[in-house]
Amino acid sequence: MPELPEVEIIKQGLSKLLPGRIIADVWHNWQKSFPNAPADVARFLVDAKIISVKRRAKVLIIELSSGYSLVVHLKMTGQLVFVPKTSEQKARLRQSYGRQAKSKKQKAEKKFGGGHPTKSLIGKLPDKSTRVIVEFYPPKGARDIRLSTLQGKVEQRTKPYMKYGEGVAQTLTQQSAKSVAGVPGRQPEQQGDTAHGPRLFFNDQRKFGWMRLLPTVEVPQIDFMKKVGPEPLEDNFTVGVFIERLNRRKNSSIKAMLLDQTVLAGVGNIYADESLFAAKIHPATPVFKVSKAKLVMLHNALRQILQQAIDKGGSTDRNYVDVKGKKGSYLNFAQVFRRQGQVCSRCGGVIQKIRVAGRGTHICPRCQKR
DNA sequence: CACTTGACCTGTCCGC
DNA sequence: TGCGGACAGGTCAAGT
Repeated sequence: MPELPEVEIIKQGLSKLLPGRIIADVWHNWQKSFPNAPADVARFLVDAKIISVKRRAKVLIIELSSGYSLVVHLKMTGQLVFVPKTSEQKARLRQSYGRQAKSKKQKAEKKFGGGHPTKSLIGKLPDKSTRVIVEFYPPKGARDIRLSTLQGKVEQRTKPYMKYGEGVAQTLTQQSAKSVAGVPGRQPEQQGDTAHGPRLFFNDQRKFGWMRLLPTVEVPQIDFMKKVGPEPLEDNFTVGVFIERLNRRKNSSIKAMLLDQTVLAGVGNIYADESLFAAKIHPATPVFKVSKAKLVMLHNALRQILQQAIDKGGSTDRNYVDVKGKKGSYLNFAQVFRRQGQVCSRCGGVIQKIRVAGRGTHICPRCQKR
C-alpha cells in the first residue's frame, strides 16, 4: 500500500539515519526480493558508504559511494525498518531523557519504520516477513562492539554471500533471531544485541517488492524510470501538464489514468479514490467527459491530499512508527477509502465500494455522479 | 493500440 | 473450528 506519501516519509526518515553509514554485511532469503549477482554485492554493496536517499515515484534510491545504488520498490506490502544498535540507542535515549530512559515507548522511538502497516514495523526483527537485512558497521566510539571484531567476521566468512535459496532461506523464516545464527560466523542470539551493528530490514509479506543493486548512472535508464510520469508535487506539475497527459487517452476512465504511472507518478488506489471524491468525479468517467473545471479541481485536490498525507505521516492507521515514534494517521482522514457503508461527510449519502479499472473503488454515489 | 486478465505472493476474512 | 475461495493492490507480461 505504500504510495507516494508513504515512500516520501520513508525517504525523509532514512535520509536522517543512513547517510554516512557503511554497509558491513547483507543477507536475503528470497531471490526475487534481492535479485543481484553475488559478485556485485561483494564488490559494490559491502563496505560501501551511503551517500543519500532519494525518491522517484514510489521508488526509493539509496545512493552508495561505490558508484552503485540500491533501488527499492515496496510494491504492496513492503516495509523498511531501521533498527539502531543497542548501545547507540541507549546513548541517544540517555541524551534525550537522561538516565531513566527505560520505558517501552521511549525505546520504540528510536526505531524508524515505514511502508505497509503490520506489526513487523514495531515487533522484533527479523521475523517471517523479513526478506533482506542490511547491516552497518557500528558508529565510531561504540563501546561494546569493536569495529575490528565485525570486520574480522566479515573477512572470515566462509560464504561471503548466500547463494540463492541456500541456508538462510530456511533459517531466516523462523521466528527468532536464532535464524540469523545460520549464517557462518554469526551468533547473535548467544551474544545478544551487541553482536551486530545497526540494521535496515526489508520486510515484505507478499514478496512483490524488491531491492536491486544497480550502477547509479543506469538507474534513470531502467524501463520504469524512462516511462514514469511527472512528480505531482513538483512545481512544474501544472494543471496544463496534468490535462495534457490525461488527454493522451481520452477514452480511458479517469481513475485508470490516475493509477497509470506513465501518466503521473506515485498515485495508487487510496489517493486516486480520495482525490476523485474531493473533486466530485465518478472514477469510471472517461477523461473526455470530465469538464475542464473538474480537472482543475482534481489537480488541486490531488496535490493537496498527497501533501496532507505526507504532513500527517502517511496513510497507515496502526503500527506505524516514524522517526519520532509518532503514528501515521492519514487513513483517519480518508473520506471514502475503506469507508463503504459509512455516511458521506459531505452530503450524508452512503459510501459504496464498486469496481473500476479492475480495482476496488470507493465512492459517494450522491457526490460523484457519472 | 486500448484495455483486460493473469501472474507474482501471503494473510485475512467470509460463508458454509 | 476447519476449509475453500475471494480479496487485498503495484507493476509487468500476455492475451483479447
